[in-house]
Amino acid sequence: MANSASLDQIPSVCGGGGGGFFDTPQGYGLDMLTFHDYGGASLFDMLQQPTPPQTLMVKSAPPASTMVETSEVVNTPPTNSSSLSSSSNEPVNDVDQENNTRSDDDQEKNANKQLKPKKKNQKKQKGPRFAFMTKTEVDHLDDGYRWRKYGQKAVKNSPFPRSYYRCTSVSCGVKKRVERLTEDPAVVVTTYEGIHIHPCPVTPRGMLPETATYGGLGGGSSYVLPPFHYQQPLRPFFHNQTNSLSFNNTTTPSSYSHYLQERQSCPPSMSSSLHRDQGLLQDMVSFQIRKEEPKVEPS
DNA sequence: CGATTTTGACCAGCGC
DNA sequence: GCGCTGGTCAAAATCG
Repeated sequence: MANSASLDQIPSVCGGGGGGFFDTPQGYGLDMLTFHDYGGASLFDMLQQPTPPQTLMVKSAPPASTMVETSEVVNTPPTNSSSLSSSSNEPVNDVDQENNTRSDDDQEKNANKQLKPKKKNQKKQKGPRFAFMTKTEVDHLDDGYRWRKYGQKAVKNSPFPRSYYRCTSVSCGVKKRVERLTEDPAVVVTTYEGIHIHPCPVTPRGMLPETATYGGLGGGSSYVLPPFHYQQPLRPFFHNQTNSLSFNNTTTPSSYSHYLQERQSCPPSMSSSLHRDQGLLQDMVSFQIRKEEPKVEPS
């Protein structure tokens, strides 16, 4: 964890983030990606900041392979419940499936240690993915959970390696990937995959239990901070490539609308960060410009 | 000494 | 079928 950012290590506040639906730079099919200027707030803070009501979207065509993976995940009809205890909740099922495959795999490993058995269906059972783009010097952002790095891989067309982390909590199969943009090394893309099924062990603000109410940015009202907002199941959301930037409310996933509604009911102190988010559209545009660039040349 | 990171190897999926 | 690539494993190294 030598390269992890805690709140205290972050320079002064200079912005929040914008919300939108994207594919990640490498083109994973994502449920949602938001961009944040990691100027002063911890990732923990950013997770609480309201996303602008106007959903900023960059239309693009994700690669087929990742589209398939994500589609398989989200094809499960989203339920109206965001409860983690719901047996019909797709993310929970997904986590359970992953855990089951993991236990089975562990047994196999004990039996044939030399064969290094792999999870055959693993790629088809990924949880909802949720990515943050953050401008930060550090690679591994402190989000309140404890992560264990289990791999690092050089990715094609990028000079920066991609790091793989797994939640250290037993039975929690949440993973995250961290990589830097080739075009803007200051931008780190953190992709979360799966749902935490346990309370947040710590918060950057100082060991608050995750279920406790948490004073927002203004310190006024408080509200319960969910482990991650992406606990709300997100519907698939794909577009043809038009290289255009557009506002679109009509195609906002219903669950995401609900998410926005909840956000809009945040205390007034949150409104300021909402404006801050909108003020960061320039950053979003730069990302869009990047998306307009022709897809990476074959190497 | 336990937890975490590093890193090379292995495996699966996909395109050609 | 083969090669490329992404994702994961696991032993060794490192850290606190």
